[in-house]
Parts: sequence; structure tokens; C-alpha cells
Amino acid sequence: MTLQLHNTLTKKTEVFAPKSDNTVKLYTCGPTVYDYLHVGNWSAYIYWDTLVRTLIANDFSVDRVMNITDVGHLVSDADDGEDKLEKGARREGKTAWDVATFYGNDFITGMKRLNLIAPEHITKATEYIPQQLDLVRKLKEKGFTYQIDDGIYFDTAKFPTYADFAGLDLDAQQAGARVALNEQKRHAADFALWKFTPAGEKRDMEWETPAELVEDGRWKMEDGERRANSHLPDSNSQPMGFPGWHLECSAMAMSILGNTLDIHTGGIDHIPVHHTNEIAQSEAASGVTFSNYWLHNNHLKVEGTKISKSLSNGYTLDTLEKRGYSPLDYRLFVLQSHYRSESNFTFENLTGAKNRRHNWRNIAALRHQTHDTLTDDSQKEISLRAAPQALLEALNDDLNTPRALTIIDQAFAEFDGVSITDIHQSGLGQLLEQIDKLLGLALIESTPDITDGQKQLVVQRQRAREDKNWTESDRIRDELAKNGITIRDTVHGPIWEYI
RNA sequence: GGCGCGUUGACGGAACGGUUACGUAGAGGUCUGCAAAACCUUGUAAAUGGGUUCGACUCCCAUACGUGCCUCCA
Repeated sequence: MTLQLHNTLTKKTEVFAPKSDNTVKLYTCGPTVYDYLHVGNWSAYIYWDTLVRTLIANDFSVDRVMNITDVGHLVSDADDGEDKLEKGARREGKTAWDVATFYGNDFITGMKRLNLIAPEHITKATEYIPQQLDLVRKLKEKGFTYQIDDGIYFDTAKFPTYADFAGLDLDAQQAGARVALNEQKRHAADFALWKFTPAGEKRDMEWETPAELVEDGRWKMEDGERRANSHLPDSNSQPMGFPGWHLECSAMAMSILGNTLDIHTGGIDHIPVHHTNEIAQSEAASGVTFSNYWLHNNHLKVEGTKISKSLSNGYTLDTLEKRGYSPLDYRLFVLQSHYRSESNFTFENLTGAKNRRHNWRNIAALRHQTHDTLTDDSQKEISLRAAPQALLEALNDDLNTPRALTIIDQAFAEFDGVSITDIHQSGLGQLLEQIDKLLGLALIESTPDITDGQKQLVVQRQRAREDKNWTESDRIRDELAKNGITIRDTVHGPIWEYI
């Protein structure tokens, strides 16, 4: 089965093929780094990591850009539209630059903890200001922009297919809007490409607005005074400004990957605004399709409700670890749900995933305790041998991770009650490699062999048991337990496991 | 107010117009030096009400509940 993906653009599940050659140009909307990422944020990156791994397993090479939004993303419910980074800086008594660096680094570290493959390009919005200004320039030249007091806006009416991607009914939305619109905007859906720093303010992050982008006379008043209610600064200075949030993704994606991407991924919440705007500004500038496939992950709820600051339910990786869960336990938890389904996080559910991973690790440890059997061409272990391919097929079916986990359970179930000498070492090893390759669970890395000394103890304990020297055998068992090893006594002999 | 999505057993969660999903947890039993594991058995899931069909968890309609978006929010 070839790879099929559900494409938001066509609303269908389609066979995937990159536009040209074998390289997949992939763009993933990254985080805004004004705070720690919570479990909901991470779930998206786990799903897109699975996409990358599936592409690689299908012999594609992947050229991937992920942005880090470190400027321009405005907070909600604020008519003055404060920048999240600037707000975070005030909260912590730092500059916006410090805040962005701190949480940006935490994001990179978190990716490693979750065993996520690093994108080829991780780009910060602040490092692509010239490219973003170029895009504004191009849009202005083509007549897609207009300027009002607080910035340069994209005129959605000039882009007739604006509402198509999300299936929006713009008139109905405008009629039912809850918040007063910016009176100067021509349409409610118009969005800022470039915002001017409000008059009298000094932002941590701001750049000079190139003169040719600013409509003449808008900020230079004849009498030298700035216009009433204007955000523009005094007459003699060039207006300072910063990019609108949507602009960065288009600018970075196109300047690195070219005008047309193969796949663009992001959260389901981005469909009506952010991705709609990306498409509009990108295609207006380039004249070609921005991305051939769009993939969207559904949201994770926590204890049945939306993750929100006020509920303090946005658990971080650190919170999970303090409660005794590895990031990989969380990774397995996320994979239990399909990326397009809404899922629910509870610690009870996370415990289920943790126990499942623990059981899997002990299956993985069997490879240290068995050997290739000479007569391995028996009828046994049929699904063990078929499992690596079945696993890939499950993921090729629109990243069906829940089915992939079932396949693993069924393959592992063949070891139940089987003599350890009947387990085919290389067959098990190949399956483990495939699991780690596709699902990033690090089963091999997290299951080291025990030491020679510990192996000796296992043998000694077995001898003591055969001599019915229970005191000695229990003593050895306790000693092993101190090192995190336990023994299962089976009819076929002892098997060690991690506690 | 407008537009959309969802509702599967204790919990999580798939597939499928007719066959045990699977996992985690629970109960009973077998086995066992003890323990653990393993093995066997077990609970009679599809929000509610209609409809289509030989047959629906699966298709259609309605209701209830939950939830998302409509702002430069995400």
C-alpha cells in the first residue's frame, strides 16, 4: 500500500506523491515561544514526527522547515493586541529576546526528550525579517495591500478564493462577530502583514519599516505633528514596526523551500485564519499553489476540557516527569489516538500507556536472552515476521497509529507462554528496529542488557532453587531487585525483567 | 447569533452493513517453595428517538449533551 494522507485542501484521503523528484518539501507550523509547551502542543509535534518517519520509511527524503515564532503573535481578548512575547517579557522582567531564547531552547530540549527528529531547518521569525519585508513589498506591488493607521494590511477582497480553504462564510461571520472590528479595516477578514509600533512606544523587538512600503504622507504630517489617534511616530523618523504573525510562515517556507510546498502541517485551529491567510498572501505573491497537501491535527483535551491557562491544566513535560512518567510514556499515549481525532488526556490514561510501554520494554529485553533458532522456518511467528511490513502499512493509511499499536501487541502476544528458546532473536530484533524507526519509542535504546555479574546471579539463583535453598535464592532475588531487575520463573526457566 | 466537529464497554481507542478489535484496569480459577509472570474464564459496548435494510455501532433524519472556530486570539 502506498502512502495515503488526508488532505484538508481537497477534504479527501489521497495517495501522496511529491511534486518533483523524491524529496518532500515539508513545512510544520512551530510554537510561539513565550512559555513552556504543554501536552497539547507536544501532541502535534509527535504526530508530525510520525509523518516524517513514515515518509522516510517510504524512501522519500525529507526537507523540512519548522518555524519558531518569536515575534508578532498577539494575545487574545485584547483590543490593543499585545504581542505575546512582549507580554511574557513583562511578566518575567526580561526582554522579549530573552524570553524567546529561553523558551525556544526549552522547545529544542523537549524535542530531544520526546525523541523527535530535528527538522532540517528550524527558523526564527526574527531572523527572516528581510524576507518578510520582501513579501510585503511584492504584495504591495501587486496591489494586494492597503495601509491604515496601525499597519499594512492584506486586502482579502482582492483574493477571490480567500474563503475556499476553510469553507468560510465571511458575511455570516462578520454579522456574528463578538468583538468590535477595527473600523479602518476594509473587511473583517483582512489581516496585518506589518504592524507599526504604536506612537510613543518602544518595543523590545522592532525594525525599521522600509520607506517604500509606507504610503507617502501617512506618517509625515505637514505641520510636523502626528495625526490624531495615529500609531505612527513623529514626522522625521521612519516608522518602526514588526511582522504580522501570518507573514513569517509564508516568508520562511517560500524562501527556503520554494513557492510550492508538498506538505504543510499544523493544528486544526489554524485552518480558518492562519492557514487561510498563509495561502492568500503566498499565492497572491507567487501566483502558484502554496502547498499541495495540508495536514491538520486535532486537539488534545485534558480531563475532558480545553487546555487553558486559567485551569492550570496545560501540563508540561516536567510535570509529567515529576509524577513519574517518561516523555516516551507520553509519546506512546499520544500514538494511541489518531491524529485527526480529538483525544483526552488523563493521568489514568497516561498510566495505561506507561504500563503498555513497560510491558513492551520487557518483551524487547527478551532479545538478550534468546538466540536464533536453527529451525526457524517453522510455522511459528508468522505475524512476528509480517509485523514490520504491517506496521508500515498501518501508517501508510493516513498515519493510523492506533492500528500500528494493535499490530505490535498482536505480534508480541505470540511470545506469551512460549519457551524463550523458541523466540527468534533476529525476528524480534527486526520488529523492534522497525517500531523504533517508525514510532520513535526507543525500545532498543531503553532496554540495555544486564551485566555479566547480574547474569551470574540469575544462574546462581536458579542453582539455589534447584537445591531448594530458598534463603539463598530469595537473597539473590532481593539483590537483583536493588538494581531494578526482577525474575520471572517460568516452566522453561528464569527470565529477567525490568521492574 | 453564524459555521463546524464529536458522542463505542471501568478508562483509552480502532475497524467494519452481518465474524472475539486491541490496550490498561477489575473479578474468578489453574499453576507455583514464596512472589511475579503466564495460562483459562469473565463482564453481555455503542447518547436518545425514529427511518432505510433480510440485517446497523457502521447509512439517513431529529433530539440531547459535549466541544471547536467566527478578533492580528489559538
